[in-house]
Amino acid sequence: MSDSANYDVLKLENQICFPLYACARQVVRLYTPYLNELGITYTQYITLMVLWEKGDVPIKELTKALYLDTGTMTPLLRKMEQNGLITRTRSKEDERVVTISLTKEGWALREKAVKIPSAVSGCVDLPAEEIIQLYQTLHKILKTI
Amino acid sequence: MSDSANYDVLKLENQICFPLYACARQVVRLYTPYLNELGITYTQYITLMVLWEKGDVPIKELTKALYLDTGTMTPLLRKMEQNGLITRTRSKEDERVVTISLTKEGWALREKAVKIPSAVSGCVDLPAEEIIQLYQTLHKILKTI
DNA sequence: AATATTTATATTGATTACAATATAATTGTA
DNA sequence: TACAATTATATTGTAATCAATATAAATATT
Repeated sequence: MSDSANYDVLKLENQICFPLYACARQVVRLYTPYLNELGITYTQYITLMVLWEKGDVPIKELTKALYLDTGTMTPLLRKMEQNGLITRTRSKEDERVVTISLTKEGWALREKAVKIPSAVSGCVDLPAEEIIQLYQTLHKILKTI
Repeated sequence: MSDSANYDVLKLENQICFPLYACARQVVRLYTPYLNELGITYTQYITLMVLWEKGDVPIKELTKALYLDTGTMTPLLRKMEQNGLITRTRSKEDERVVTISLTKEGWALREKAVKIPSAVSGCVDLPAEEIIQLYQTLHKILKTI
């Protein structure tokens, strides 16, 4: 085996992490113009998704669902509170817990957001089967990590 | 169709962007302990990959290969220069171009880095076929975006 | 009950990320 | 040659990301 062959594992084209990393950023970027219209960021968008679906949610559950750190979550929620999308309520039963709830404005955004998924999916042109396979593989990885 | 059905497209579990986004972050996080030992970050790591493979590379080519903005690249390269991994040389032929080269320390890191891919891939336990399929799908998306 | 451990959230610090804009050099064109 | 358009890099501003640490409440243990 030649010396250069030893280093092939360090070629960008031989990484699986890199296309994952690059692809994720590029796909998130596709959402930006649509999210700008709603005055929200991508991270706020997925946070809203959890809230739209589940209603009042403790911060802990948000961080778990989104795989985010509290160091990311706290300022994000502060911003969303400032923008009138959510409220924070400290739980009576357990004073450590802070529950996030949607305001009227937060709920109202749902009507506009509902058009986004189809608008964006039009930009990624893949056979349905391949999308499903991708979805399943990614979730498998998320489970094992 | 019920009202709630309308909103199913906004469920986190029905997104393809979300597992992509979450998975990318989690996988990058797997590298952190290994990269910490080398005193580099993930973004520095993939930058080094390009340099290890291609030698002297203009900034423009780096941003293209890594899908990164100059606003990300500039401070990243400044940091790597401070840490003695790279040098910047303004091109004589075209004064706009700055070429990045590895220092001895930058080259030396390659010896240690070569162990990382196998160490990390052990953490993601998927059939080779599925990895290949994932790789191909991600690159397809990157091409079309 | 007193103390230790765990849990939920917040804070700090360093880096990453990108849109928008600026600057300077090169190239194209009238 | 002048001037416009393009190109390569840098800067500014805002937000995201996470590790490490802190704080306070709840739970477990002695």
